[in-house]
Amino acid sequence: MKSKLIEAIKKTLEDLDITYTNEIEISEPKDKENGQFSTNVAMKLASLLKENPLNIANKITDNLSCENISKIEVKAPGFINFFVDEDYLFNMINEIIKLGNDYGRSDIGNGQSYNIEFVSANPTGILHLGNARGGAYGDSLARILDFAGYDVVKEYYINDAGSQIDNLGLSIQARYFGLCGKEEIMPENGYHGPEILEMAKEIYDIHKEAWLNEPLESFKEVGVKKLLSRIINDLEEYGIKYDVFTSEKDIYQKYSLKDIVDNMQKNGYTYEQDGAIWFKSTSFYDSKDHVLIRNDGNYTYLVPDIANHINKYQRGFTKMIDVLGTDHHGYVARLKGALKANGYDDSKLDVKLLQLVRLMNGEEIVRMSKRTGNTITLKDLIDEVGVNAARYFFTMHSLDTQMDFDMELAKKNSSENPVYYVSYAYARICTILNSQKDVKVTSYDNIKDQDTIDLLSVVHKFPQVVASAAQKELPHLITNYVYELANNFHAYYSRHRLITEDENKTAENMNLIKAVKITIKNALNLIGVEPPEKM
RNA sequence: GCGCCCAUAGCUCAAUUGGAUAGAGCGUUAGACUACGGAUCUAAAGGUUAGGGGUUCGACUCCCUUUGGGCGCACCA
Repeated sequence: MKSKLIEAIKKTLEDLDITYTNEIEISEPKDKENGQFSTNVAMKLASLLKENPLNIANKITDNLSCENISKIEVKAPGFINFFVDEDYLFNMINEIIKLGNDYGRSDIGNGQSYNIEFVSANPTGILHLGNARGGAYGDSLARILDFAGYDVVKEYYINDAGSQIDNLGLSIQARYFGLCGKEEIMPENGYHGPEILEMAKEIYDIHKEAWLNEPLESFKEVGVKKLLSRIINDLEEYGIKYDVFTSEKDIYQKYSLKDIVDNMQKNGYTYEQDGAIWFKSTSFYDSKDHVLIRNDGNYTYLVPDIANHINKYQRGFTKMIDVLGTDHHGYVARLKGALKANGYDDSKLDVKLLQLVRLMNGEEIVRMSKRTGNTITLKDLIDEVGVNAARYFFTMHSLDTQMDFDMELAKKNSSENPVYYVSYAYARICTILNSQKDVKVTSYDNIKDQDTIDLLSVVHKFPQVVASAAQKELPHLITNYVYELANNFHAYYSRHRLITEDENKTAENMNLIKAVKITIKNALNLIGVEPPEKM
């Protein structure tokens, strides 16, 4: 619908000999008084043509025609508003029922491909609330992009090498020594979470004291393997499945990290100082240079991650997204600069920074630290509030709000949580539909009133909402939308009796709410929420 | 000290390449069921968009500045 409008406007502008090179914007007015679609093109043209926007709008409108639009209106200061034809709206009902799970799907992606790397938590602990937020964002975005016709690869980068993993191994080993009655020497930056002790116990149960002389490598291996499988399990329970897992350890084997550093050197972006090789990242966006190869000969985290990203470039994605916590924002300039230094177009990589989640218990701020093991994990969250509420809640807000997650409130499972409001609408529809026979309807003459048109307008804009959520990379637009739809349905329900004496009218109503049901379900699916048929 | 991010109703948040009267929920107040699920609905009150300046047809949105918060500033990842 939207693209047809744009085509029609373009054609009209051509007919009028008006050149307008910018993209024509079609928006959906907040106020239904202003129609279902609107464009500001006349106002944009006003400054170019030095003419009154209202005159331009009128000129365009007089020459504009578009199918399935019943009324085109010009409103001050120069908006052109479009009202969708009623018959078209009612015909949508059958169309939506026919499409079912595919209603809202589009091909605006047009072959473009996305790589989305998200969560990517180190296997040194269990997923926490920040990961829960990043996970909800990344996965929902992937679902939305896929629905909008993009090719999407969901990727997890496993940091299974480096000194943090050494710390992990040492921490488990220390706990194990403790269990054997030996002295327990925790490394300075050791991990103190309960899962570390659990793993040490498992090792002790199997091997007893036989691992006292076991090399550190074995402890590392057990730790990474166990924690990674826990992470993957938790994510699956949370509704997230990855397409690709990339291991840092593998990268060390598969790629020549030396070649990367050499290449950067060749391009003039490195220097040696204090026995280390430095990256001149200040040549790009950074305020400080960074070490690539330490004076002990080991690579820093950055180098294998450059390889990781170069690999993505070579796989040919149109766009790459990394979802990181805001505490890593200092890293962005370094990574982007390094990619540029290797000759890659860093604008293809977009790093989404999510503001950290502040955990509240009522009025009280709960301090968390992975190191001391004082955390609320993703698993805890799922167990307490359920996957639906957790995912809905995180996807409600845009990434750049420093959101509070109030555990006390989340535990309430009350109507204060909007996911119940939406679920209730869905369950209500299911119950009503189950009580009635399935009847095919070809015309909707008995329910053609303004209320129904308003409800249908909301249903009708779903594909537009998906498209705009995809293009803007903003999953919360879907969440806001599904709430609006549920709200419209509840209001409609309270004003209209759906099961009536009149069989035809009842059948029409049933098809109407079936379309609403499909829309709610498809929308919720995009954010990983499965609405219940009964509550 | 330097850098990035944030500040919208009492509270939690929308408003996203600058658009129409800044919107929802919770809370507060007043109402609505002998019928399909009241986990609902209908209203009301609640705002100098942190303060100040600027840019223009138009600013919550962009620029400058002040204040207040968060996070970074490792040869950790």
